[in-house]
Amino acid sequence: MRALWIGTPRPMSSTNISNNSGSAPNVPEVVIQRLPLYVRALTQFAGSGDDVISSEQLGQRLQMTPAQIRKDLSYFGRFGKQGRGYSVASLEQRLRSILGLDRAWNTMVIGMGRLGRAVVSYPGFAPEGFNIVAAFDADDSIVGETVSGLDIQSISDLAKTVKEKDIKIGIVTVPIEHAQEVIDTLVDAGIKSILNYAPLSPKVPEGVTVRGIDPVLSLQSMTYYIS
Amino acid sequence: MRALWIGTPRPMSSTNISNNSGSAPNVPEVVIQRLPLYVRALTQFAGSGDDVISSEQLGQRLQMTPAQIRKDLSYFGRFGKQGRGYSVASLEQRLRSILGLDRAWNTMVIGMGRLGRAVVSYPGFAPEGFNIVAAFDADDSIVGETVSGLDIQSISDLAKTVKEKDIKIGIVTVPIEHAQEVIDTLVDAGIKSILNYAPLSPKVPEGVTVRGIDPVLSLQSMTYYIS
DNA sequence: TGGTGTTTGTGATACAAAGCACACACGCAC
DNA sequence: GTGCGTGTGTGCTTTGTATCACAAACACCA
Repeated sequence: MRALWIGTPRPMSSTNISNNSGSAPNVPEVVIQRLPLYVRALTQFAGSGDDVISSEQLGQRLQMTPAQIRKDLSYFGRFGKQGRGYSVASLEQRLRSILGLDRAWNTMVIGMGRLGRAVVSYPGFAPEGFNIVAAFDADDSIVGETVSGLDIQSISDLAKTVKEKDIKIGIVTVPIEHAQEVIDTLVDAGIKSILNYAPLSPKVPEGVTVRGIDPVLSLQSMTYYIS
Repeated sequence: MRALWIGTPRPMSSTNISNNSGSAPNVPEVVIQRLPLYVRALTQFAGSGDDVISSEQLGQRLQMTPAQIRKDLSYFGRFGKQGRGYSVASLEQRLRSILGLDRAWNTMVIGMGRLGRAVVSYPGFAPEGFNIVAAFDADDSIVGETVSGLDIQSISDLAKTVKEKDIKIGIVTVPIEHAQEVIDTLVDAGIKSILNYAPLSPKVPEGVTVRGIDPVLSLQSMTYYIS
């Protein structure tokens, strides 16, 4: 058992939680968290003419050392060519495949308050392959409403909908009082990946990954450095 | 618009980047990032009758080991009583003071697109002492509009407003293409703490702290464990 | 007041991650 | 093909962080 949050980052951090599995053995969690950074940088770099990139260039873009990037990549194979660097397109493809980003994922949002509605309407998920295909709330008086083209369903339908729509990821935007309970429901429904916007560190069984999103925590740790 | 939402790591995370300073010497960044977690847990616990809490209880609540909590706290002093634990109210107070949370902070949001408007309207900042007192955008056609009671100002007014309103924290919600440029502007205006919603790792001088909020990154690293 | 049980604070230890530095692979030019 | 320049991949070292384990401090009770 182990937990963190981050905001990072590790951050922090941070933070975030348990887990392991996967094809390559024993890859540290921090490394996994950096891979999406590499993917993103490569995607952005792809527009910029050159079709080869060095760990030095990547590092500069991401504000980290070239050695760390090479180390991280070496957990998964040898993707570069000495004297030349990495093929931008090919490395991006390989990393996407490792992370499981070469397919789309069905997700759901639980909690259709102000925050949940903002998340459902947020246009940044779909282009990255995360499709929000269901929305839930415990409040019967809003069940049936439509938000961004999604019918709000009762949480009692959750398990069934998860199966029917092959949902693999849950996004929790309920008030803190109900967060643990809702997360338990997700776990019972077989969900293994949870993005949690509620301000608590939920208890989940081994094998379930939780990542917390919490701008207030980030702000609260920054004030240390200016006070 | 291409921007993102809310937590991270690094050390990432998450978050994510540089800094140091402070009253107690040499406190690791990760420790600072955990302090707000303690504050929050203590606040929540305060309602629950007991006015003393042990590192064991805190650890259970936060899903971390008691030893880590005690170690973290020991960087700043001796707050507990052997055989008893920590006074909830007193420890909370001390930690708030250390973090600079015993006062309010003026903040501003730069980028009044969809995401920026959601941030400005988000009711979670003010209760924690983070007051959003200014809003900026580069697009002159929306300058002058009002969002949640704030006039949208031109970015050219930024430095002046920062001084006038004693703003210490900037929240960046502009599209990625302008993010570095906007962050440079903040730095030039003397801002030392930046909460960045744009999907890049900005370059900032030593002494400026940046934390990134990026739900897509979190999702992208979770899929590793289920693919 | 002395004994017992509890929980802190912290040196010592174990573990994990980051960085260094260099052998080796490859591209390219002549 | 030979030689030079560049940049990878990785064993080793250094740095950093988490955990352990125990002495000292205190509460409580008889």
